[in-house]
Amino acid sequence: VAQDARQRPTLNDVARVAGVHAGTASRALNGDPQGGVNPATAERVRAAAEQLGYRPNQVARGLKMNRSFSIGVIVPDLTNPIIPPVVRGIEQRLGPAGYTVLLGNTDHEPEREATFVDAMVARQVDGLIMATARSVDQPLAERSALLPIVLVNRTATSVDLPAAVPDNHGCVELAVGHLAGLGHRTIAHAGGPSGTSSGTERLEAFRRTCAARGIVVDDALVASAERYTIDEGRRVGRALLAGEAPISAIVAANDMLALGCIDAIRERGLRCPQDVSVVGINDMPFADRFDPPLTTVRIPHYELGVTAAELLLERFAQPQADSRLVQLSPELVVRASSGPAPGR
Amino acid sequence: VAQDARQRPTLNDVARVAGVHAGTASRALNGDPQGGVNPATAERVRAAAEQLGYRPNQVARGLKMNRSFSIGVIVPDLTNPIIPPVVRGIEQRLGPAGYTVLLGNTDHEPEREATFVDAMVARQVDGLIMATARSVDQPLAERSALLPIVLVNRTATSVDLPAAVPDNHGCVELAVGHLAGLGHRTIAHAGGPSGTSSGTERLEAFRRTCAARGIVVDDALVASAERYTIDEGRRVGRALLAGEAPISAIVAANDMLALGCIDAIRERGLRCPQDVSVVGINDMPFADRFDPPLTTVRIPHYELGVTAAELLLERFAQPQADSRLVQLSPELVVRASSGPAPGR
DNA sequence: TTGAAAGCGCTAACAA
DNA sequence: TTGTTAGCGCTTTCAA
Repeated sequence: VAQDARQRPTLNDVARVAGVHAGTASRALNGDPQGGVNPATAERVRAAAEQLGYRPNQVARGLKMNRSFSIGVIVPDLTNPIIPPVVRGIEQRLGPAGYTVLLGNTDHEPEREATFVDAMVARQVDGLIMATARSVDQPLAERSALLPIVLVNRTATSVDLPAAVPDNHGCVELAVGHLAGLGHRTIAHAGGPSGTSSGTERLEAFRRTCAARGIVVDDALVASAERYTIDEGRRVGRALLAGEAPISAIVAANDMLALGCIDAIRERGLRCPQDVSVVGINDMPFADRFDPPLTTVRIPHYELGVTAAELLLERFAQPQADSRLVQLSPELVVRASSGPAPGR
Repeated sequence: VAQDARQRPTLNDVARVAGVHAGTASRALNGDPQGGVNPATAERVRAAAEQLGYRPNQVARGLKMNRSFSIGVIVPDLTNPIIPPVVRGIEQRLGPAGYTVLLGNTDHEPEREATFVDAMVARQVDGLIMATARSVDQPLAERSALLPIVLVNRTATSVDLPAAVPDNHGCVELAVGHLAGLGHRTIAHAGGPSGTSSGTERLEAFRRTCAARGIVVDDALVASAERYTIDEGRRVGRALLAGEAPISAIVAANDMLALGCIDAIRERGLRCPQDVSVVGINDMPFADRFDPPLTTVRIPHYELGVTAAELLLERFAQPQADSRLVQLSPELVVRASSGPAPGR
């Protein structure tokens, strides 16, 4: 693989033009915390740098300082619309702090994930933010010995890492509360993958919340998807609707599953929300333009990203501090996929 | 900013364990093209590397080889749903070739763009793929003197760079052809930003295509948005609908604008598609779930990314070759936002 | 076939 | 205050 050999000015070039030594130039440009640099000299160096269009080689810098000023972000699926806001939040917080973000997309494949982590570690990223955690994630434990890792959106129970996640219990409470307020008494749950913290926590929250409100949840009213896709939502929705007891509402573990449930409802010749209400979780982009506009629980994805970035920065500052778990509050967004229980 | 000081094994460690010199270890691990390495020695080195869990430090490697094995991708807006597929395509093609992608999100701000390019150049990226080109893009010309740059999705006229773009003329032809076939004779165009190649090319294609079919396009039938947003689509849609001549169809320069146009149509108490048909361009994710499901022209975004990556690889191999412009073919996707012209 | 040595561009002691 | 020197981890001549 040949390469353009365009030469960019080095610190040495700057030093030569300014008539000083490279070490001095380095100090002048970086504002050495120790001894000072003669203001006149510093000015001369800055002028030379300016004139040559000097940009420090961060690679060399990183090699020397054992830092790369970049951090890796690993996501399960960039085309999942809730992910970009997270990435943006991370970037927005880390950019001003001097870091560039490297992005890796795993397509949900643990193997690709491993490849990316390797590639990033090889590039000496200063830290990793991962949105791909599985509940039991052994490799994660080993990796966290290699470099600081922060989790976002999901957590892992197998290892204690800082994490920024939604308040899953709060999400479900909001959804169930909304439906209960509308008179629904037979509420089903289209659960998320059992291997994810969101899946298991939301399911557990569903049971607890219903119990607290005196709503019975028998086993036929709960089914879990294997992935957060519309197709899986449709499959789970069909299963729920096929049960003995007629259900009047479904709380889906996320918006994609909710969309699939709506498909399943229509397949049976029922209407949403007149016959069956559906509430999702996420408030994904365009949720307001679907047919029907989706009632859902908004999760602040951008803030999730910002918070994860902050947790990583905290880690850098205090590597030994305890892992913090930050739970962000959700918000109910009522649209048209939910309505009064039939017969009310 | 303190830092964990976890030590990872170096090539020297591997060499020591294998009982050879670092240079030899390097040759063994990389399969030196020149002289060979004793197979037994090579095996010993590989075993040592394996045992220590050695991962080459790409930073040091890059410093020496003057390459970083990473390429930068700069996008205008990650939350625009057509962008992730492009990024994924790039990544999918470049990953196996040994490159990691660094992602930068500019939020459409030229200033942030400049910051990112600087950051990436400083990190010695081997090349840049930019989805942010403006038609007249002076900074781009200067930057392309610094490192190989490939454009994706949009082109710039002010500088001759390899680019992977949709066939904009084909897109419009498909849209207009579809509407003409449905009997529409008064077709308006909700154009894209005049500063983008997609905006100007699609507008020009609209005029040409209509002319070729004997459809008159007076000035009241064309209006341009300033950004590709739903809001701008609504604004432009209102302007179009407020004209003297009643229009029966709108070709929008992209799906977001199409969505805004549909809003504008409804605001006036009209129905889509019964009163006014709308055709978008892109076939963005979830276009099939909008209300009404959107008729649109599909652009292969993933392939756009793959192609851009390939163009960059070509550049690496032959830095002096002429800039290639690759235009990818669109495809009409008929859904429910278009129908027969009223009165037919 | 392997070892020795130089050096990529930078920073950080240490001297002067 | 500035110059000198060493070295981050790696590849790559050049000798042996």
